[in-house]
Parts: sequence; structure tokens; C-alpha cells
Amino acid sequence: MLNAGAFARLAGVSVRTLHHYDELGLLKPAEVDTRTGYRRYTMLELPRLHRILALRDLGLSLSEIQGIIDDEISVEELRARLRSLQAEATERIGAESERIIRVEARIAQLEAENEPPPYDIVVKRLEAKRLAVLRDATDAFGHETLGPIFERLFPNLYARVDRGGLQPAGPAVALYFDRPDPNTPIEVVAGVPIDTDDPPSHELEILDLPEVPRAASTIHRGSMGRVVAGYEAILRWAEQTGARPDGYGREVYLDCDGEPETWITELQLALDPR
Amino acid sequence: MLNAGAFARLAGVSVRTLHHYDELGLLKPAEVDTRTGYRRYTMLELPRLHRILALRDLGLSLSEIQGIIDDEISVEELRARLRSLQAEATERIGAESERIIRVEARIAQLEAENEPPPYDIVVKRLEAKRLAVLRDATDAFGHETLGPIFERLFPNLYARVDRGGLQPAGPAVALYFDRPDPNTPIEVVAGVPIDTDDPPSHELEILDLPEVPRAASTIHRGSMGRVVAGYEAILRWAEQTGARPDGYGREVYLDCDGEPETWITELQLALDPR
DNA sequence: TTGCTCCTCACGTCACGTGAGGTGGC
DNA sequence: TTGCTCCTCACGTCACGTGAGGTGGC
Repeated sequence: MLNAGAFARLAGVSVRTLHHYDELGLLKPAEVDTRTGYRRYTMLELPRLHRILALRDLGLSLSEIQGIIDDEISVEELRARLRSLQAEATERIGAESERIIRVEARIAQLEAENEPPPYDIVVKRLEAKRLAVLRDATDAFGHETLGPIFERLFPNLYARVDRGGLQPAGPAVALYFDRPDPNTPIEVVAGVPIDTDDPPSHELEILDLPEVPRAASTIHRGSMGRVVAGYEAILRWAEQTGARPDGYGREVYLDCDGEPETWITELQLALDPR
Repeated sequence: MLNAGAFARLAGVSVRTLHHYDELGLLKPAEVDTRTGYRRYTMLELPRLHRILALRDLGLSLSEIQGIIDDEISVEELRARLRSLQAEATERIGAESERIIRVEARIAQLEAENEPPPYDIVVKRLEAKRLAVLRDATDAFGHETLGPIFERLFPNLYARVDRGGLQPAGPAVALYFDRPDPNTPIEVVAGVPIDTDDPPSHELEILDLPEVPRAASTIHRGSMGRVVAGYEAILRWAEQTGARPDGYGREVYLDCDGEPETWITELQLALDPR
């Protein structure tokens, strides 16, 4: 007969752990002094505690362990559960590896600039969206070529949306699609979100953007003349973290009402879904 | 001005998350309707939220993020913290890898026997211990050779402990040391724990066992004639999980009062500390 | 007016760690 | 008798998820 402290020391656990297992009914003392509440353990409890600790070290929860020990789980089920434990651990290893790479990128940024980065990259899901769009093409990126294009497209687009009796359902969006080779012109799209149950208009092309499971996103503040810094940041981040761009990017004009210097634009880059 | 739901959707977080960050003072809405409590956000809050999310994805806690964002932390400190985040992640990867291997060993055991294992292996720390000991040597392991040795050593040992005026401070222990090559005799030691401040006796050798940071432990129930199964289990486990035995093993006679069939013995194998 | 959104509590998560405050055992 | 051990609450951990119960906005 050992009291709680001696039994805990023997097994290499804390007294609190024994209390906890007692509460859960996972490991009851051989007897409890009815007057003082003192728990008494015998060596017969030790193999059970060993089993609990061994299963705990595999990553099982205490309630799962309870089920296993009390034989409420078949060997088949246990085997399956052990396999799933391995899968979960593998997933966590993958997540931790990616985390290390992201931290590395952040450190590299810190080394280069020695101050907090102007662009923070966030990975998120993009909802499916229905857009009314107008298209154009250009030979080169850059504000001097894209600026005039969108200054022409967007007023035109909003006028047609209005004539079609449609309501913009969110901020305007620009889309850029990857081109197969550098000699192909770049396809640019000006879009405005509309409700999915809005009627079509013969003046407007409807473009249904499917959900994008993973996209890199960052916020650009100020004139579009300097948005290239945001794209550089997002592309450098993608390269450093090994995220592969997947098809196309978007600009969402979150707040572009006043002076260009006060504009707020979200830059999004679709990534491989993993 | 967006209300909580719209801002949350925009950023890809839950409304609850915005509430939480508001409570912490991490991200306050641009304004709160004093009458209704409605939170209103502007696009100016978005870069801050992006920074929070980016840092959160690196593994920083929200309170750490608070310190970083509010510039209470130098670039030097941040860099050091990022390095420590990587070290922590690397450690978790190591732990998860070992877990996968331990689970694999458990699955292998399940395949072989199709029932819960008779021996559960637990890794634990062994405290430093002072033993009064008697030594002997033998050419072979096995109950038929070791049994008679210990049946001679232990009564002799206890008699000398008694004559020396010492009190046994715990269950008897047997030690087995690795031999350099198979032709060397096996050194066996019978020991009984004594208090560290007990006086020495000229009839007894004192052996101070240092702390063992990592040892594999399992419980054997029944006669020592069948203890070999326990050793096989512990050695198989060590092999399967890649744990390297480190020097010596112990038998702790936890409860060896009555019939040999009711005996309870702990088998311990020192492991490389990592 | 009816859904839809928002609000504020407040509990739950998981396996204990860590006091606080009090009593029993040698 | 004095430390030492044990006991029972009960809160804290971390970042929210998930109702409950109630009100505002279009």
C-alpha cells in the first residue's frame, strides 16, 4: 500500500495527475480512507497506469484511453485509430515545416529592411463570386499602360450595370490572367460583383469566379502608381515560402473614393490548393 | 464603414475573432454605436488585422503580437523570438516524428498478437539513488543461473544492512551491466536503497546511482522464471523505436512478498539521453 | 412586419499546474 | 509538537467555437 505521493514518484507522474485520473475514473486507487480521503495504491494499479501512460504518449486522449482500456473498442477500431493518429501527426509535421519556412521569410525580410514590412501577406480562402465584366488586353504590366485601360473600362462597366438595372454587390475588381508565353498579350478584366440571382444583361458578360481555396492577400495603401511594390512583396513571399501561384491575380478596390493617396486596394494571388 | 459581419467576411475571419481581438485591445473597431453596441470597421483597420493574422500564422501568441504591433519590442528581440519560434517548431517536429514511430511499433505489436500487449513500455526519468550492494558475476543470463545467485546475495545483503544499523529505504534492486564482449563475465549487483545520509558500514559497498534522464520501464507480473518475456518486449520496443540502450538495466522488486506468481517487478533499461 | 444581423454574457475545449485553505500522520 | 504529506475546491491555460437570450436595421 502506497499513498499518492509515493505511488506518483514510483510511476514518474505528479500527484495531481493521479487525482485527475481518479476523477475521470481512469485509474481508481485500491482504496480511499473514508475518514481522511487519503488515496492508497497497490502495485496492482501500476500496470494499468503504465498502459495509460503508454497510450497517452501515442497521442490518444484520456477518454479514448478509457474506451481502449475498458475494452469497448475492437482491435480493428484501435488499429484504424492508430493509423489516423499517424496521419494527424504527419499533418502537424507538415504544418510545422511550413511554419518554419514562413518564419524564415519573415526573418529574411527583417534582415533586408530592419523594420516591420509594409506588406503583410495572409493566406485565405476566396468565396465564389459572380462578376459583370468588360475585357481588354495589353502588352505590358505597369501603371502607365493599365491605368488608362481601367479608367476607360470602369466607367463604361458601371454605366452598363446601371442600364441593366443591376446593383453592384461589392467593390470593383480587376483580374489579371497568366499568359502562356511572354509574346501573348496580357488579358485584363474589369469586374463588378453582382448578386447571383440578378438577371443577365445583353450588354454585359457574366463571369462566375469559382471559390479559390488558397490565395495570398495583402493590402496596398495609396496610389496605384506604386502598387508594384505590393506585387513584388507578394511574389517574393510566394517564392520564399514555396507557394506556387495558380493562374491569376486580382485587385479589389476596397476604398477608392477620394484622393489616390488614400486608396485602399487588396491584392490577391491564387495559390495551388495543396 | 462596414459592420462586423462584412468586415469579417472581407478578412476571412469569424465575427467571434473580431470580438476577441476587440476585447484584448488588439484591434478596435473604428467606432462603436453607443446605443446598439454595433461595431463599425473601416478599411484603415484592415492592414492591422492583416499584420495580426500574419504574425499569428508564424506561431506567435496574441499577447506577443500586441507587443510587436505596439512597437514595445525591438527588432533585435523580434528576430531572436522568431528564431526561437523556429526552434520550438523543430522540436515539435521531432516529437511528432518519434510519436509516429512509437505508434508504428504499437501497430506492429497489434498485428503480431492481435490483442493488447502484456507489457506496456513507458519512458521516464529515474531519480538518483544510493544503494548498499553486493556483487557477483555469471557467464549467462537466465533464471536458472541468476536465481540461485540472488537467492544467496539478497539474504546476505539484508543481514549486513541490518547489522550496519541501516534501514532499507525502498524495494530491492538488481543491476545488470553491459559487458564489453560476450566472453567477459556478466557483472550482477544486488542492491538495497538506503538514505543518502546514512553512515557507511565496512561490511557493505555503497553504490551511488546517478539520475538517469531517460529509461524504458515496464512491469512484470509473476515468477522471475518468465521475466525473459518482459526483457524481450522492452528490447523489441527499443529496437523498433530506435531508442538506444545505454549501459545497464535494473530490476526493481516492487512487491515480492508472497508466492512468486504474485510478484511484481519493474524492469528498467537506461536509454541514451538524446 | 419578417427575416437577418448584431449584441452581450457565459460555458466548453484538454490535461493537468498551481495556489489557497485546511487537516491527518509520524 | 513540528514539519511533511495529503485532501478538496477552484481558477488558469489559449484562442476562440458555440449556444442562449435579447434587440436593432432594412
